[in-house]
Amino acid sequence: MNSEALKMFEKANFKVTNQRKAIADMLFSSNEHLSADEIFKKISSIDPNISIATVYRTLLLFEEFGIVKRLDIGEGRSLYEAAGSQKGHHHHLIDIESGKIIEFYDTELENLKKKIAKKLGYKLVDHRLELYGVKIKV
Amino acid sequence: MNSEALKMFEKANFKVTNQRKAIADMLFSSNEHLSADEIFKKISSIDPNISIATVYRTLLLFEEFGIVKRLDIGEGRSLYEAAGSQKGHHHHLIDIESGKIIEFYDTELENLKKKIAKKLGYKLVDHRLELYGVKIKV
DNA sequence: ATAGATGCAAACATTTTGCGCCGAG
DNA sequence: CTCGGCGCAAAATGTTTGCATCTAT
Repeated sequence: MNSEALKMFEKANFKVTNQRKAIADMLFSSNEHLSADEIFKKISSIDPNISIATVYRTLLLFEEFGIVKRLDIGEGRSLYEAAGSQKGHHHHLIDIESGKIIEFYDTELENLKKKIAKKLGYKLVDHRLELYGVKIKV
Repeated sequence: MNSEALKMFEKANFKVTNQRKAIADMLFSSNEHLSADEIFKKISSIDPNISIATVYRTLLLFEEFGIVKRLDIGEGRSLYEAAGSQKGHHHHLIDIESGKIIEFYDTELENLKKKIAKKLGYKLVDHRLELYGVKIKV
């Protein structure tokens, strides 16, 4: 587990178990968005005794802790990514042909969202935006 | 069932069953976003024999047919709304205190989405946007 | 008459939970 | 030593499907 997350953990009196280490390592060393099941399967090949329940419990804990970010991709499925401080707020563009997820951030979009909410009489608390596209042939 | 949808149906050789009429009526007469289960429960009080399977099959059919629009609200849940021709493309702002869903459309946003996709080398095929907010006190 | 639609129950996929055992602190 | 965390299996949730029967056309 990266030292930053480890420090946070210890400070909050969480036990640093091998399972938690493995899950955190997996997320922090990967640039991909992983499903609970993918994480489970990958860790299983190292530690065949890990349970999918532990993966879910840990991901939930990590999410509440702000260590991990959950991306609800619809149809009841979620992907997870490390929410390292180096990586700020962003959105996802999903390549519907390859399934590849491209991250992006757009200031104009951020401002526009707030503006729209305000116009409707609301203060923006959260939001969800995903674009689905096909690569433009060059 | 409203006559427009009925016409489309007949033209495509779909059987206009009582179940389909009931589901279409429910959606076309409601301004709300309904879940499959809500539709099922409401129709059950009139026709206690309807099956949830029929509701799902019909909603899927209606969706493919463009009669109904599915709103994936995350965590594996979906809501449905009539996609009458009078009601164009729009997004949803969800009031996290009351659960109320406010529909909106914003030209600037539509253009911006396309622009972002293009900048990333993609042609926008679909997208999902939801805002979550709290009412501004007046 | 007949293809397509239905109800039922079982299957699904993903996630959550109850419980007794285990191991990090 | 002592809770908190674990694995396991069962449950929960929302949705889909196989199959025998029924019905709109």
